[in-house]
Amino acid sequence: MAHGHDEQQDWAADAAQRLAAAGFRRGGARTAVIALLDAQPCALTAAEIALRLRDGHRSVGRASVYRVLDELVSLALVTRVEVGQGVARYEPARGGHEHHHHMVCDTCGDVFPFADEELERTIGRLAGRVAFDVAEHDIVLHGSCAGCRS
Amino acid sequence: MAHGHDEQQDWAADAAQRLAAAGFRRGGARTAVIALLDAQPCALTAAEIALRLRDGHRSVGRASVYRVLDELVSLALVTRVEVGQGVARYEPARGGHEHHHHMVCDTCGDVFPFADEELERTIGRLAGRVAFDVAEHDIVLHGSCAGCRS
DNA sequence: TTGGGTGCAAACTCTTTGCATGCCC
DNA sequence: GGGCATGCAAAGAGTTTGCACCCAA
Repeated sequence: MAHGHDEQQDWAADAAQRLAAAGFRRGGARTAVIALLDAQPCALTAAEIALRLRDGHRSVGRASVYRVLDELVSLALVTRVEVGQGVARYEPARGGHEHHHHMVCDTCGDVFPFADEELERTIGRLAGRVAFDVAEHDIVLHGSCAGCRS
Repeated sequence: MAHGHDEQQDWAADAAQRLAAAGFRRGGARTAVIALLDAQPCALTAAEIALRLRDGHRSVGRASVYRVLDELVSLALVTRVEVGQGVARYEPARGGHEHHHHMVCDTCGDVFPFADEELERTIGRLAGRVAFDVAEHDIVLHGSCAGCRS
């Protein structure tokens, strides 16, 4: 398991490469957004991305954040996640090894990732049963996190 | 199976009763929204609700639509569904028999309901495995509907 | 040098809130 | 008659677009 995870380890590099292949130039804002996303364990909102970049050393305008995210989503390098509350969240699409879903604490609003193989298999079987060409699936569990449950 | 479906068949009446029990008065806007929701096969957006009521015989202001929906959601009589695209959808919460999820056609934007017992069982088992108190779950399949797939 | 990339600000959409009027109880 | 319910309009929040300037190629 020490090798063979290039999709995970080199997501930022892979993204840069695919953007170049798609005819995009390099740019400071795009690079900064990709680097930030690459360092995150779970999905961020556009506002969080802009805020963290401002607190870091490369401030990026809101519009650029949204534009970069749109580009990345349309190249399937980033996944757009909707967990409710009317805000979109974004996270790197690292391929099969990292596929996961989200639990949302309705008390504190935090979002936690989880992965479950049985669930994936069930979804896979379901996809073959329905009169619909399933490309993606989003699963969101709502409830209380360990901290808020008490 | 011919009997015992009161939850489904009398959702509007049940909603009215529970609203009364919660101390709400009757009002034209609320009644109209409930009647419209009760007649729908799947989730509607607030704008769609306002539009259909305007085209019908009981026009209701946008604000009232949102307020009524909020009341119904907080009484768990209506479920708020997020399928992406940044718009909230609402549908009657009819209880176990009618529990379902949604498939979204990313081409035409239509939303279709589906239900799957195996999926529900898998989610139930999963809920017992995670360090999280799971109250609800939303599952959204993205892809192409039969009409757009061609 | 050139055309895409970026940032600011304004526009847009969806949703919520303030306030005066109206209707249920 | 009293007080919640309603509608209009304005305010908010999140996202997108227009446009001038900047930078990578």
